[in-house]
Order: sequence, then structure tokens, then C-alpha cells
Amino acid sequence: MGAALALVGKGRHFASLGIREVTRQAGVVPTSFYRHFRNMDDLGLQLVDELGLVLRRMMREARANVLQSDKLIEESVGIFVAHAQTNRNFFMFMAQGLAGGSRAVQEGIRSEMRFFASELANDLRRLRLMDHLSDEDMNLTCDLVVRTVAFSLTDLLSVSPDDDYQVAQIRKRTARFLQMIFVGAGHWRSDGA
Amino acid sequence: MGAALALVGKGRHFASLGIREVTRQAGVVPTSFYRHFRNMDDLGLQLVDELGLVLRRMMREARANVLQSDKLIEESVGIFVAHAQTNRNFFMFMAQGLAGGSRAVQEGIRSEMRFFASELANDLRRLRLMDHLSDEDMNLTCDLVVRTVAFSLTDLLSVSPDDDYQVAQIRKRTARFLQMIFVGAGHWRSDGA
DNA sequence: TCTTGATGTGTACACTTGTTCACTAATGTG
DNA sequence: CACATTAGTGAACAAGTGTACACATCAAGA
Repeated sequence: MGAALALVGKGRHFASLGIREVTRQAGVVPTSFYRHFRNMDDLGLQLVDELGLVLRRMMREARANVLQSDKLIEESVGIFVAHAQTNRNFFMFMAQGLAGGSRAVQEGIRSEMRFFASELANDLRRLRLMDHLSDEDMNLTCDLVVRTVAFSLTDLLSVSPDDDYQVAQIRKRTARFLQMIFVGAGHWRSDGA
Repeated sequence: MGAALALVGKGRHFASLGIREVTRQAGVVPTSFYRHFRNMDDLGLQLVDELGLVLRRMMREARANVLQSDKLIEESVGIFVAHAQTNRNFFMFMAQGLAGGSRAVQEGIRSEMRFFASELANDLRRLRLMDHLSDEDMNLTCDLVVRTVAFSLTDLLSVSPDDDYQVAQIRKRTARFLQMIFVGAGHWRSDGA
């Protein structure tokens, strides 16, 4: 799995990886592959599972560091960007899987995102933010937030992680996107405005 | 190019297509490929060009049909969904290229999206909508709108085009996303709210 | 210490792949 | 008509691919 991620990190698309290629990168003979996975799709699914863990770690850290701050959005985006950089390959895999890849992988990533959005909704409720929103509209909002961040991920991954200026630019832009969404949510009338 | 799109439409990822595979689908001998393209990346780039045409056609139709209506958002989303269905393979290719694919293809698609967003900004200015936004914030808003629609594209493409219920659901949800964004933009103070 | 389960190895096979080259059929322009 | 350009063909080659099978290594538990 590490080898596959490494190749993805080098710019290859997961869908184009072959068994031999992956095992070669792993420094292992091709037949060994079958000891762990039935095929590449299987490998992809296990990567999605592990991606789930990464996302959960990120969420935990966000929750711990963002409680008391009034700069909730900037902080959260900052944490997201930091995690995306340290787990760059994982997030590349995720971005790739959002649209392409096997049906199953795509569905897996999508479901991780749904989970993430619903956790975000819980947190906002707990912090008594956006209290006027119906449950449905709260989910709508959080879904939109998660999508926006996910899209920013593709921006982030398309620039060098060392290009501090561009990274800061993306961070700022993402934060402003979220601000605009929350302004919209703040003025949203759940009874059909 | 049609053959490549057809394969993408069948669920294969563009990045995983090979020359022989494409020519086979095209009913032509592999060597013929080189009469038209230097390699698969080249094919991808030409597809991006043609995608640009498709998007422009869509824009023209949206402009023609949406002028007088007060349901601007719903209408526009409807037109988008309709085009996404009739050019399903093209839009699949686009969705795939958003995150993966070769650097050049990705940059091409991204630049189409930027163009689209700036055209949208022009239109809104011309209709004297969101007049209080600075140029920069107008661009921000339109960029967010285009991203949101692009993400909805991935939803749309992951359900059967005949599943009218799900398609309608996605259309409604997308429209509400956009409404929320525009509510946010409407209350946005360009001097740092 | 012997057994067992998990992991890795080496060889083999039948296909598929990208690309080359010289050749042929079709097309439209002078 | 003749001619030049464009598109398609068929054979060939070295390299890479997925997968099967029998065998080797090794850690852990009895």
C-alpha cells in the first residue's frame, strides 16, 4: 500500500498502476502481491479504509485546537492544509478517487466525505453555531463546506508543497470561500427564504 | 477521440487507456494512431480543446434561456444537467481530469473552469446582480459557484442518467447550494465584513 | 522441538503493449 | 489527368503484463 501511494505521489494515477509496478516499487516479487490483495481494486479499497483513519486523526486535532478560538475557519483550514501536506500522497489518492477510479473506491471516498460532513454538523450544533438552521439545512451547509474544502485540495496538490506563497494563497482563498458559505448559512431561512 | 471518450463512458479511467485499446475501439489498426496524435497525452489535450467548445455551447444556451426568468439558478442548473447528460462522456472526462491525469490535461481543464467563472462574473455584472461586490469578490463568488457545480457533476455522473428521481434530487441540491452561496454573496461586505 | 500459518521467491506461460518501417488506398488541388 | 497529401495497413520486435504453481523462509505457539 505504501508503494502504491508512493507512485501516486510521483504523479502517476492510481487507475493506471499495475500489479508488477507496485510490487517493483515495494521491492518485492510480483507474486507476493496476491498474499495481501486480490487485485488492484482490493488494494484501493484498503487504502480508502486507511484514508478514513487519516481523516479521523485530522478531525480530532481540529477539534482539540479550535475550541476557544474565534478564528474558527482560518484555524480549521490551516489544520487541513497542514495534514494535506504531511499526508500528501494519501490526499492525492483521495482527490484522484473522487471522480475516477473503480466504482467501489469512489463510493468509499464519497462515504468518507459524508461522514466528515455529518461530524462537522454535530460539532457546529454542539458549539451552538447556526442554531437557526433545520437539521436538513445544517447538513446541506456542511456538505457544501466539505465539498469546497475537497476541491481546494486539488488546488493544493497541484502546487509544490514548498511554495509557501501559493500555499498561503490557497489557504486564504479557501477560508474566504467558507466565510461566504457561512454568511449565506447565517442569513438562511430554513422555511424557504 | 470518440473512441477514447466511449471507453471513458464505459467506466474506464482516461489515465489507464492505452493506444492499442483506443485504436481497437475505433476499429482501426494501432499504427493509425500516430497519424493523429503523438501519444495519449496529446489526445487528452485535444479532448480538452473540444471540451472547451462544449462548455461554450452550454454557456450560450444558458444565456439565451435565462435572461428573463426570475428562477435564474434553477434554470441554469437545469441546463447544466441537461448538457451533462447529452455529453456524458465528455463531462466524465472532465471530472476525471480535474484531479488526476497528466499535468497538462489537468491545467487545461482548470483553465476552462477559470474562463467559465470569469464569463459568469461578466454576466452577473451585465445583469446588475451583486452590484455591491468588488471585482475581486465577484470573482471569488463565481469561482465558488463553478467549483460547486463541477463537484455536483461528479454526483450526477455517479448515478444512472435514467434514474430521474436521483437526477432531480441532485439538481435540487445543487440549486440550493448555489442559493446559499448567493445569499452569502448578497450579504458580503467587500471591505472585510 | 515440531508444526503451522503467513509471507516471500523463481520460473513459466500466454498475452498485451508501444513503436518502427515500408507499403497501399483514398482524397482533393493544380 | 497527374500529383501530393492524408489516412490506413500488416508484419515485426523487444519489453512489460497478470496470473499459476511449487518451493523456501521464518516467527509463534504447542
